[in-house]
Amino acid sequence: MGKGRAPCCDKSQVKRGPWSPAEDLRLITFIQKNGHDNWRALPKQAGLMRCGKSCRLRWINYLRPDLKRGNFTQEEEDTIIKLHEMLGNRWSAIAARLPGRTDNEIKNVWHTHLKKRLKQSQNQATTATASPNEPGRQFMINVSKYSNKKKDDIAHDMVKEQDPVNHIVRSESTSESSDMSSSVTTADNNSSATNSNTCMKMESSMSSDNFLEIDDNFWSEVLSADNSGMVGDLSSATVDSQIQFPATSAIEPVRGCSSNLYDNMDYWYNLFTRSAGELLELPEI
DNA sequence: AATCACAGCAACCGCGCACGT
DNA sequence: TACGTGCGCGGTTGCTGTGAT
Repeated sequence: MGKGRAPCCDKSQVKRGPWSPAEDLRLITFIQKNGHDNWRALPKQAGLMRCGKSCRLRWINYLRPDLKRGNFTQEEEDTIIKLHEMLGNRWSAIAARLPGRTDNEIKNVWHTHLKKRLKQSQNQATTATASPNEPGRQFMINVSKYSNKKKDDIAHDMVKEQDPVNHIVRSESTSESSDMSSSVTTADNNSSATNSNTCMKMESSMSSDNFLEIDDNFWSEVLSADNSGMVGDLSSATVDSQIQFPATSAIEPVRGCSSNLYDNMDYWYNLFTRSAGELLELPEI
């Protein structure tokens, strides 16, 4: 190459900073009509003075109709903490297991709330459980040396095998349209892709007469929307694709392990050796 | 009332990967 | 196989709102 990476766009020609409602509207309308096959070309086609990256980010993190928005529930926060123990800062992998939440959102919540909360609870735990020889406390499976994909596999297997029944990507369409018919897929490390594909399929299958109606009330409705973040036709159009996960109590690989885990140490051992090919640190029982 | 400090969050940046040619 | 291109990811920045002084 030699010339280095070409910039994603001509920065002097693009608008930056916060998005205006008009820009949002333009992006939503364009994507609902045409999908987003090519982010780089999209701004020009949509008549937006933004770079493709910015459009993609805005859509994924804010405008996508299947976003939950609103505060995280206690269960969601617990899930994030547990998945973070397994996956580390792999926000997209964590987000793939939290339907309606984005990696950016999770990352922010982690840095602003959960890290502190975890620190507090860990401090409490260390003062409360002073015995260094307590069985099981040192149990630690180190997956850091595996590739990201492999770590995803491991984490996924941990979830799936604990509750193979619920661990599915389910798309229960409430629409009459056969184009938006349900699909059931076992969730794998592509669950986010599966989910977005489902979403895209819905979008691309929407005929012009079931486009979201955006009128003068739209933005005031958006602003006043409840925690679901969904407004009128928007929710009924695309929100039905969800990933179901087992109770978070089933995912306790490291600290604060559930009795479930230690009761099934052989199970975990087998699972990890099968999933990862090796177990780096044997559980201390 | 004004100022400062901090938290929260949206948006940006640069890198690595996947894929097409 | 090498290279170019686009996308997605994780880290970081900077703006805004809010509480403390």
